[in-house]
Amino acid sequence: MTEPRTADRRIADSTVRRLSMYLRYLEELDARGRPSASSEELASLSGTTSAQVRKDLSFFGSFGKRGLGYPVHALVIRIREILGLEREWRVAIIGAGKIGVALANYGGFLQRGFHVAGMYDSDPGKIGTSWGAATVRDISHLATDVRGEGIDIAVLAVPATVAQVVVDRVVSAGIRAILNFAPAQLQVPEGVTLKSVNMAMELEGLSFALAHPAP
Amino acid sequence: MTEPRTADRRIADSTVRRLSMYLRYLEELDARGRPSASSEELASLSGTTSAQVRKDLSFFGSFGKRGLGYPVHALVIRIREILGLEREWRVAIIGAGKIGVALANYGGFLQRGFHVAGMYDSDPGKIGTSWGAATVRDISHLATDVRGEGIDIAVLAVPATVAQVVVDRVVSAGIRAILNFAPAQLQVPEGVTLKSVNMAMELEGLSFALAHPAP
DNA sequence: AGGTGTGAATTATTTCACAGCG
DNA sequence: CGCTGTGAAATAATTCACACCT
Repeated sequence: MTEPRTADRRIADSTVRRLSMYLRYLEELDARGRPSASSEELASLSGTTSAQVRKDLSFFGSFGKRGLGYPVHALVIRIREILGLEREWRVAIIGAGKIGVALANYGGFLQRGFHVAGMYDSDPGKIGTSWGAATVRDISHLATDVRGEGIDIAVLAVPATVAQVVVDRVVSAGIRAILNFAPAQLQVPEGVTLKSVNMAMELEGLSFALAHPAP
Repeated sequence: MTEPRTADRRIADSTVRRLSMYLRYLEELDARGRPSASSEELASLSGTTSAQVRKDLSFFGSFGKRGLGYPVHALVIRIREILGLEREWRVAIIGAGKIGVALANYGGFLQRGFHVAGMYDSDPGKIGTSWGAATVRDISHLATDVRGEGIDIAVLAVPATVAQVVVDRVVSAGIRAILNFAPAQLQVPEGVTLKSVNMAMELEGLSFALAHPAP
């Protein structure tokens, strides 16, 4: 799994997640015409502390003006650059079962900047069906499509039992970023980034909290 | 937000997430009739280290046998108890838009142990429609239903713009555990646990990794 | 004054390493 | 032996606090 770096510093995952958050609120402020915002304001919007905001941003440069705060519009542009959002990423949904279909149908799941370039499955009964703007292709075409059309990200929506086999296939097709929806702990080689969305885990976390209320 | 404790120690969120993971693999081993498993084996299945497995479990007791490992079946039962999974939790889906409907239609999103007790919306055009096993009710009935039927968990599937208002309403209806799908940072009072599933954030994390490949 | 940028201090989490039990 | 349980050490992440700029 890749360790992203900027210059020579390793950036923590938690920092990247917060940048995402800051970006969301900065865009909102920008749309309202706000010229600048302090770390304090960004912190309260995104539920963290001002020191955290300043530290997160400082990993990438000095964007603020002392006594004034951060220039909203310029910071939006800068964070989009940092996150690699100036370009559009092409996403393939792997698995045309219920989750895959839900993701393809509901365009808003995949927000702006991420375009569903195709859907893949191995079930002959599903190949050829269309969902949203995508038609399901045989997964054997994946490697060719990655090279031909250029696919950047795979969204894995397959059963947990086959998830590792499928992820191996996705990786050998040349994809280096994967969003996994299967409730399984997948192994990927160095150089491939994997993120998992695991609803079972989140629900069980809530269950734990309900079962162990604070004193 | 509640700080879950067991005896007198505060349990880290990361520990609870790993317990979830261990449980998944232990259930699999149990189904295959495996009598015991070492921390080493559990670690390699769930992508962590043996010391981490032993430490995580040690917060809750001594379940292993030295020289032998952990008794699989007994540990499954014990972790289910720890996570509060011996009982069924009643879940309300708030918001009958695309995400809410997808969650309700696809029962498997909400795994066993979590039962969809109802769906709520404020749009008169949606009230009365049925999805999966649930019929959409007016959100003004929520507080009554929480007290009457007992609802434990709210799954928030509303637009980010109204998410804070809705979460305030959910909290004042008496719900103390919330799974949020809106890409917003919500505030909840002490004693209420909130977890968020934020796909935009995950995708942007992948974008960052692709934009900053390891050297 | 007002607010950033950042080393230093603190707190949280993970890993080490080993005593001790079955 | 083999493998757990756990203090102690190492690492990582967050918060403090203040010099410094505008």
